[in-house]
Amino acid sequence: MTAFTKRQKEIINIAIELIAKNGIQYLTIKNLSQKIGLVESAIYRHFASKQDILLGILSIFKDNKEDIMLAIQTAADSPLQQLKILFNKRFTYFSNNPAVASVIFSEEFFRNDERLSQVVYEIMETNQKIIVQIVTAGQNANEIRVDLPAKQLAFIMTGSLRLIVTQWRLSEFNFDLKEEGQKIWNTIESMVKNNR
Amino acid sequence: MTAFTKRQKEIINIAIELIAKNGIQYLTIKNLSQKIGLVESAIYRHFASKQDILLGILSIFKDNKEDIMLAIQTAADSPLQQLKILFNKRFTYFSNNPAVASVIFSEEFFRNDERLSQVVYEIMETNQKIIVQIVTAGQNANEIRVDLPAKQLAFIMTGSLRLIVTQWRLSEFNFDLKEEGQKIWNTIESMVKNNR
DNA sequence: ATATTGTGAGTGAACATTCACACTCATAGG
DNA sequence: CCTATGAGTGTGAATGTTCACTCACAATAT
Repeated sequence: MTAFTKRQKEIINIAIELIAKNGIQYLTIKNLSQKIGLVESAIYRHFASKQDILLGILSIFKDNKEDIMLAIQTAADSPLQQLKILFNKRFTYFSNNPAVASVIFSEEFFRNDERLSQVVYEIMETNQKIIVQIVTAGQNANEIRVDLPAKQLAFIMTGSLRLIVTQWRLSEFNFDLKEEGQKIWNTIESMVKNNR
Repeated sequence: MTAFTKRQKEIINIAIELIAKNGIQYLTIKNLSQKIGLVESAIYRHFASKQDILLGILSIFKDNKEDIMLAIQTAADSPLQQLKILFNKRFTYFSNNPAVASVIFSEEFFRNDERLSQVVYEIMETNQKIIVQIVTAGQNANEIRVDLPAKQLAFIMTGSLRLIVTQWRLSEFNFDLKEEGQKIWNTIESMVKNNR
């Protein structure tokens, strides 16, 4: 959406690195400026506030999400295939950008910040809607069990996705997220698949 | 485990209240002492550090968890019944103690605190083990599908539980956790149940 | 009279943010 | 071609706030 200058992108990327390595609490203007090789106040030449930096991180995630959606829609596979791709791409993205996961899942941290928590909430919401939509399509195509509400199936999928990412973060990224995520998806798939 | 004095219990309870109302970031010694009607330094007559207060909250949760486990084992129902009771009791507990959920799910917040994150991790771990155990029993009793690994089924259950609690917290507790949790459980149950 | 609990003032650290000042450069006017 | 202007960017010092925690002293209770 918003166009970022070169420096702004640099700041966002280093912020992402810092969060990935040490958690969101470690993202301070001081640490950020030191890592970039500037003085603290210089950061404010590029962002009005720390909040805006975090919003910048989230906007990058939003862009990626839209890319994923496009990729899925053009790959006109079956709904179950689409979901598989969706989860897969998400895991890949988090693998390459662990900090984004840290930011996305830091709702508690943003609780006192109206703006940030709203954006995070929106991302969660949109995400959920997309999955519900695909699940519903799968039910209509008789590919997914119809005796269970799409909303709840989507919910269970999202919950599992989130938990595996959380555990991966807490383990300091010491297992292959894509691999483990794939396994979880396979299990979910065989639970929701319509056996004729 | 540890025996708390009257005042210590009072402090823990008020800390829980504060967290429930405004999130874990709102738990400061100042807010805590004001709400109790003491002066900040007085808190340190009862706890050596803020960390110890948080550990106190977690220890209370541990006690409750043990109670739940006992209740389940004595209620010698079928594994699926046991899981239903387990989830139900947990939802009830969180409904009555919203702050505990906030603390339990604040892994990111504790990331820079070795001790706290370890305790939270242990709780998560133990929890997972218990569910795996019951699921395995259910598979042995031919009540739960055997074509899916118990570990992953347990994982999906935990993920769903966590997500519903998280959403409930983020919505400022504006839906009935027990009711919605029950629905989720029913969906999970019909997915994992062995149809003959 | 002694241990327990409470008080008030204070300390030092971390933090986001501000501000006056300085440097760099691209470009418009002479 | 030179130079004046001004926008963009960087600097160093400072500000004000919040926070956990300490300590000498006082009240209270057993």
